[in-house]
Amino acid sequence: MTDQLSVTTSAEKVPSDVAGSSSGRPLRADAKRNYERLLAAARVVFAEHGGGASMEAIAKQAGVGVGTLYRHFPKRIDVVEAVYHEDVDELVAAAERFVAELEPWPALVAWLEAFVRYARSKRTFLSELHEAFEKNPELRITARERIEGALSVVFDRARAAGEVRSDLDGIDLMQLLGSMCMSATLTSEQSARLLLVIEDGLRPPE
Amino acid sequence: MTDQLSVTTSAEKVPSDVAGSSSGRPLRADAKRNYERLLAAARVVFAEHGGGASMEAIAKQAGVGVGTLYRHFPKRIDVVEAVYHEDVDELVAAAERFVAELEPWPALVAWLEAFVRYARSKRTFLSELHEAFEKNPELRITARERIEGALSVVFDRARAAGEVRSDLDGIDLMQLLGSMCMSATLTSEQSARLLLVIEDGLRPPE
Amino acid sequence: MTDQLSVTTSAEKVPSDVAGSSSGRPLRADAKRNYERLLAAARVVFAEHGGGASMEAIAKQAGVGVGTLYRHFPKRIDVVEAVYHEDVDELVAAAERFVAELEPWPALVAWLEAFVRYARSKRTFLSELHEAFEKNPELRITARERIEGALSVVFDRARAAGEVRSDLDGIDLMQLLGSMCMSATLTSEQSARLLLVIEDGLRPPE
Amino acid sequence: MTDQLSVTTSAEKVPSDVAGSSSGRPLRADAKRNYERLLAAARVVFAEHGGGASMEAIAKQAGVGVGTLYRHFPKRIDVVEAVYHEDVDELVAAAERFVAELEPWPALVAWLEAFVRYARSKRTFLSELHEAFEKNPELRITARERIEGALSVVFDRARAAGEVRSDLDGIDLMQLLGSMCMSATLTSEQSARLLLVIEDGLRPPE
DNA sequence: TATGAATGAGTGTTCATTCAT
DNA sequence: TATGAATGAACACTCATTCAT
Repeated sequence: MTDQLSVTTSAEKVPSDVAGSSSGRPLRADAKRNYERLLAAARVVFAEHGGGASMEAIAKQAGVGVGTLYRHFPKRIDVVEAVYHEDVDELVAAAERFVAELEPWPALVAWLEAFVRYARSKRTFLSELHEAFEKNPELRITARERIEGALSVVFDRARAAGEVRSDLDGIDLMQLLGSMCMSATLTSEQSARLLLVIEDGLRPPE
Repeated sequence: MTDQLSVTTSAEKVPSDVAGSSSGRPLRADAKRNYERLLAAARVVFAEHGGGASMEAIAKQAGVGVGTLYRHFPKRIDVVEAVYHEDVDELVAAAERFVAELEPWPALVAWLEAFVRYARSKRTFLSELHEAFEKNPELRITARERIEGALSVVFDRARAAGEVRSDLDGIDLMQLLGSMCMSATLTSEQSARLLLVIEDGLRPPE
Repeated sequence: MTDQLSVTTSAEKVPSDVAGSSSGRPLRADAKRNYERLLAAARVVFAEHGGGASMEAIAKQAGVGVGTLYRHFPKRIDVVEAVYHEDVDELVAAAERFVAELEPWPALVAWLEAFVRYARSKRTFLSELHEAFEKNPELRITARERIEGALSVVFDRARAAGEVRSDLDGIDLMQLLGSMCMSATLTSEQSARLLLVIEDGLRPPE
Repeated sequence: MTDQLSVTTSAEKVPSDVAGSSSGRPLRADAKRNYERLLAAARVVFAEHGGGASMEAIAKQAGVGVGTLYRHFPKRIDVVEAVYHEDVDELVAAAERFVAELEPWPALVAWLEAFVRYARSKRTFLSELHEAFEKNPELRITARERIEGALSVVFDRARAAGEVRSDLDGIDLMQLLGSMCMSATLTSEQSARLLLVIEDGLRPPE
């Protein structure tokens, strides 16, 4: 079931040049570093000031000029899209990792926690994401497919191992969790508590 | 059961009878009319252009100058807060109304539908609301209490009448519904369909 | 021939409210003042820094904030268009004035001088005007018609009075003059001198 | 008559043989090729996007990095100046060529056509050229002298051959033509037609 | 030496907020 | 008191120019 994992990490989205070590051009070492630094900065700034944060703020947080930000992300929306894309990547990669390293049930629990983090991050720039989805509807679809793929890996594995009640659909679970996190009134502690409840509810009747 | 309703309508929120010089309150009528017109306009504009809509747009939609808008709402955030407050009012008033006019189960169904409308409206200006909550944490708490109060009226009544399975908590239900509506990917039709499913699920086992 | 003048001054283009003296609203006294001040400022700034001058510079020259500039001219191109429009107005008004006040030949001479001023001003923001023409082709056509109308008034009058050689077309003359002024290498003195030559050439063979 | 040509081609403008270390000039070839490629690119880009085109666009069109562009032209204005200079060169060279290869009248006609091309190109970056003239007034003067030199070669030759009316000054003709092309309202077809008319007008009275 | 990534001042434009009318 | 004109800080985005590689 693990080998079902065809999911890819978005590492390739980064203007690659990954290989270069000794031979030709070490060229874009800093460019790549900046790309990643910018994404991290965007995440920080979005978390702090909401999805409406200014490009200037993101650039400053990354310690670069706006121009650099714009070189990597020609339009504001491209930043949103990239952050979201990376979030999804991380979620997918987490599934791979947990399946490889953990037993079925702990892997599922760990991934659900990762999913809650993802969903809460999404809430931060909900309206911006909305806009991105409108301009690029494929994004929404691809993201959903990838996440559902990741989910099915950890969820089906746990169910096959008899760790999850058999009358439960993974997608429904995710829908529930995801929307739960969207609530504007939900604090971080609350979501942790709710997650525990849900996890309990997943176990098969003894 | 109706008398359990301690909830108040936000009418009092209108800058109340301060000025009234000598006679009755002929000026007051204008002011109140404007206040309501402005809120209605804000609602329309928010729905149309998102929570980031401009004050100018709201004033124009209301058919008044910005100055008038600012007389009633000194800061932009006050508009958001007032719209939200009124949404909550409406939800509370709806509970009163449905309880007075309908049988327990239909009343609950009608109210859940109202709640979905409320939640979907909230999604429109989620980030603005977030800001409002930060500036005025009481708002969040009060709103939650009032809504939970309204819910308990219709929900407990239905449960007492044996129309709802007894192993269900109203708050949980609301949390579920509310967050469901936040989903960035949820269309209006989808939410209607989901609501039907949920309603079915509420019935006590035959 | 004078009564042929159906030409209008663009005064009406200004958000009028001209009449208001005592009765209703003196309201836009300052608004109108600003509109005119802004146009004058734009003319000054364009002359000084070329047609590419910044909106900020224009606003500062007018002694107002950018916002005010944008209230009157929502887009940069609107400034260009308005300046040009006013230039044309002035040219047309000059024709009326000279015909009313001067003898046929002096009127023609005076108008040709005005025309040279107009053409030289046009040179300042040639490419901006190009853009304006592309977005609003009517502008070019209307302007040409109005100018040709003005020309025909002064020119035909002079010709009818026997002050101009009869084998000459007014339009050709204007085309010549106009394009002459476009030359990037033409100084103000040169154009004055050339104008004299041309004026001589206009006289009928003795 | 050809030997009257003291005009020089701007080839010398290329950063001349300074570096040359020991052998011939194999490095030089590259540099010169780049220089010319850049100018050609600038011409293309200016024609396409107007005189305000970006350095980046020019470099890309030339197939080099901006750095290389800046090696040859330290400032943006240097590109404008160089393009203009080369235009003038071409005009001068054309005079030489036509005089060497064609009969007096066809040579004049051919050169006038070249001149119209030159003038129309100039219109593209009029304001940039203005700036260049201000920073380097000599440019304007030199250019005029060189062009007038070229003109006199073809024009005087044609007049001496009795192919052109003797009461006509070459400079005036050029001024007329040149400014004609500046008109913002003049299309390419119009200018071609007008040129034909002018050519007819040049012939001596039969 | 060629490249193109980084820079940051500058541009057009918007909009919450203030204030003269 | 209602109006909407004025304000200016802020924003997204561009581009000439510099500089590390």
